Amino acid sequence: MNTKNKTNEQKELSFIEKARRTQIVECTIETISELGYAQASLGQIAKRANISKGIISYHFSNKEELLEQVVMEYYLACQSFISPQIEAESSARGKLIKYIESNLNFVNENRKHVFAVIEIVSNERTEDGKLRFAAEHDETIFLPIENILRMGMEEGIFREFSSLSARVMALTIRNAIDGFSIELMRNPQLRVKDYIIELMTIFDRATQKI
Amino acid sequence: MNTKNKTNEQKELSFIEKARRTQIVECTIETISELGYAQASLGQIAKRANISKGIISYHFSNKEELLEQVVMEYYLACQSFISPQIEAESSARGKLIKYIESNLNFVNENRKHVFAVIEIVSNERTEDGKLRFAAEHDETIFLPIENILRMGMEEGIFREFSSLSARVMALTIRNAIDGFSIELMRNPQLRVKDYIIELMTIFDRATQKI
Amino acid sequence: MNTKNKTNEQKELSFIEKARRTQIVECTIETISELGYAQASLGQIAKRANISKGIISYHFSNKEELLEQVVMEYYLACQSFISPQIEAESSARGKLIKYIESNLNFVNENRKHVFAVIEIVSNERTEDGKLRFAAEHDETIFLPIENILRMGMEEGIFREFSSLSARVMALTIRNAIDGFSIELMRNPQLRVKDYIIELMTIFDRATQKI
Amino acid sequence: MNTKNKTNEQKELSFIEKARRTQIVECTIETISELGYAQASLGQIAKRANISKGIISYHFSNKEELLEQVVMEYYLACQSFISPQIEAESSARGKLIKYIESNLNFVNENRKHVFAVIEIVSNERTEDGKLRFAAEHDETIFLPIENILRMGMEEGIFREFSSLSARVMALTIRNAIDGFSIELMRNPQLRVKDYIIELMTIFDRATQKI
DNA sequence: AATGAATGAGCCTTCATTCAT
DNA sequence: GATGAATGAAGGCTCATTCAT
Repeated sequence: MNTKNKTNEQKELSFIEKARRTQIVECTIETISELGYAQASLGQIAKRANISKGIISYHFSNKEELLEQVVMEYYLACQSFISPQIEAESSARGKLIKYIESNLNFVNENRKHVFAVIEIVSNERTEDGKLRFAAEHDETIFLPIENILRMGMEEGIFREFSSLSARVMALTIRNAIDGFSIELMRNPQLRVKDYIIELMTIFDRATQKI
Repeated sequence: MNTKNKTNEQKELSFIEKARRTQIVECTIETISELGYAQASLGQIAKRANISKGIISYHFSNKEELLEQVVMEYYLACQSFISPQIEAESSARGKLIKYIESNLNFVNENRKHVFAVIEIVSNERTEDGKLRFAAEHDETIFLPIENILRMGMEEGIFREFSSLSARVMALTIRNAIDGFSIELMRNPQLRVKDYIIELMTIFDRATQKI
Repeated sequence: MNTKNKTNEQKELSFIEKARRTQIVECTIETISELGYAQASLGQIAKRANISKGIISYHFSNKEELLEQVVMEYYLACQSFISPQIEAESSARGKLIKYIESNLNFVNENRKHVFAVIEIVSNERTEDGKLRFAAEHDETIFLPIENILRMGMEEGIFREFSSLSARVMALTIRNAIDGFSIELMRNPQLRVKDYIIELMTIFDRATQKI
Repeated sequence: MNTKNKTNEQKELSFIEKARRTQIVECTIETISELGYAQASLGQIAKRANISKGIISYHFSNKEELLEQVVMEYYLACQSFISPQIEAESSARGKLIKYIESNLNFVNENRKHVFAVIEIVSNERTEDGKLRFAAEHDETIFLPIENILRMGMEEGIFREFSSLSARVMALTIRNAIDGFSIELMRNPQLRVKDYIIELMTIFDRATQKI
């Protein structure tokens, strides 16, 4: 198949195809979240899906493409979950708190997927040894937070942030969120709600004027 | 050799032995920090050390043991760098700030080693797929921070922390520190000093009463 | 379908069937001549024909059978192109020259097909590793040339040929013709006419008395 | 090992290494000559050598490098066998005859190796689909023959050759030689001596003035 | 008549590990 | 102490073939 030409897929055929791709993507998430990036071979994934190895290659031209799909689906799902909630807030402070809360809620409701994406993003490399997903990360991920910080400064409710300290704050928030995901895998019976409240508190305090 | 039975080794042998192990450990750090956990094969490490692959197996019974050594040396070095600085502080607030500052300074001065340890700790797994170094983490790593928080509460200068929220704070601080290391690898010309000050500020604010 | 039992097929089906087979055979020729024997997978052939892989298996019970078809069609086309021209010549010398000329003209006008056949004949093997088409070669291919040589000897215009030296001459002529095809693929803007004249000259001289 | 730095190999170590490489090269020749290029997988070669597949990769960085070695050794052996014999001849006619004779003798004495090289040269392709060894071929192979033809023209004993007809003659001679190799594989009990004499006769006649 | 989906074997390669020297 | 040689398993991928629809 090698779904390179994704335009104009027929409905019925596309259905089975889509179902398989979905299944494979889900098993990939399952496998990575359970065994980690390094152990998640196509063989392992196929075994978990009860299909032959070859069929994965049939639906995805590459292991690379498969992992990319896992990451992309995460981005889309995450954004469509989070964006409306942030936009619904009018104040910068509200937006920041909501950013943290909605992200953590998303993580909580998509534990395995988020964890798998972290594994992929921090391990998958190009042929020349560089992290494949590192580049896109920076601006896509940090800018939204920095924008909120800037907005809060203009509103006069956040303390002063230089461009560096805004970046540090953005990084620290992201690290807290990703770290939550990792902790959640290690310790699934975590009291999520309280955890979320605590993180909201931390960063609310960290950004307030005086 | 298989350095499991380390008792009663002759002095001379021990010296060469030590030198080799040190060399191998250093090249492992170099390799992992440059290529990442997954690409750091014994072959790559040996090539970097200009030695044969076999010699690594001679000095370390396992790849596992080698990586363990990398992690252990980090813990020892880190603790002996940090502990005195914290103990020199008398107040909880001073200790917390110093904890962050000294950790970040250690990271800055041992970038590759710290990064390699993060790679190892977050990737190395046992045969059954569980993270090998996850277990030790908890008490060794988080307790010191939690102790400082408790102390600050008793002093009446930190806000109230439940045992959960202390753990969340400890986690968030560790995530910030480890995240600093990762950012430092991605972006080596980072303005370290300002970054450190900013992180100190964040967590100082996050812990203050009111 | 499995066109092993070709007897008593309905007319209409046979028509579509024929068209498909022709199309597939042509795309096979195209593919092999462009990518070579080893790279000419059914997938590649199907892609070039804009059909599914399965349909090839539907019309040909085997890849083997498909390649056989390519070879067979070549033999038929070649013979029906060449035979009349040779038979039109009365003298042995005329026949020999015509054999070479008409063969080379056929090659020139059917470059890809001839090249594909050479690729197949020299690569396609049975399970036990023997060249599949080697056997048929001998008598079908060499005999006609040897017959002309014998005729020329009887006429007294060719030099003496033992049965071995007739075979060598036949082989050499075939090698020259097949080599022409290969050269033509490597170097499509070859000055064909002059090349043909030159080869005719070579073998005319090589067979003359004194 | 990956023998990229072939300079300054120690004697003793180099010995085993050399022996293995030689053994592997020989088994490769054996395998290709018996099963053909397409069937000659590393697995087949290893089986024939009674060694593990991995060891071939240990001594050769690539299958590509292994095949290149087979080809290179042929070129060196062939040239050192043939060149002196041709240089020993003073006349162009003598050189041409000797060229053919010595080449055929070399083929006869190195049947499998020569056949394997033909298989490799006509099948091994680069990633972009072009024959890997085609380029070097032309000038390295044809020029020597063309030089002899030119020399014979200047001596006044060969007939006139345009640059095209010289190339055609060179091609035809090479095709005759390579074809001899193929015929020899198909038919090992060929009467070699007579075959050689016959080919010498053919091309002697084909080049003579009138 | 045709298709896409699926399989299973085989391919080249990498790797941790073992071992004789 | 150290090395190069060797193994065997596993990895990602390709392919001819089969089959339900």
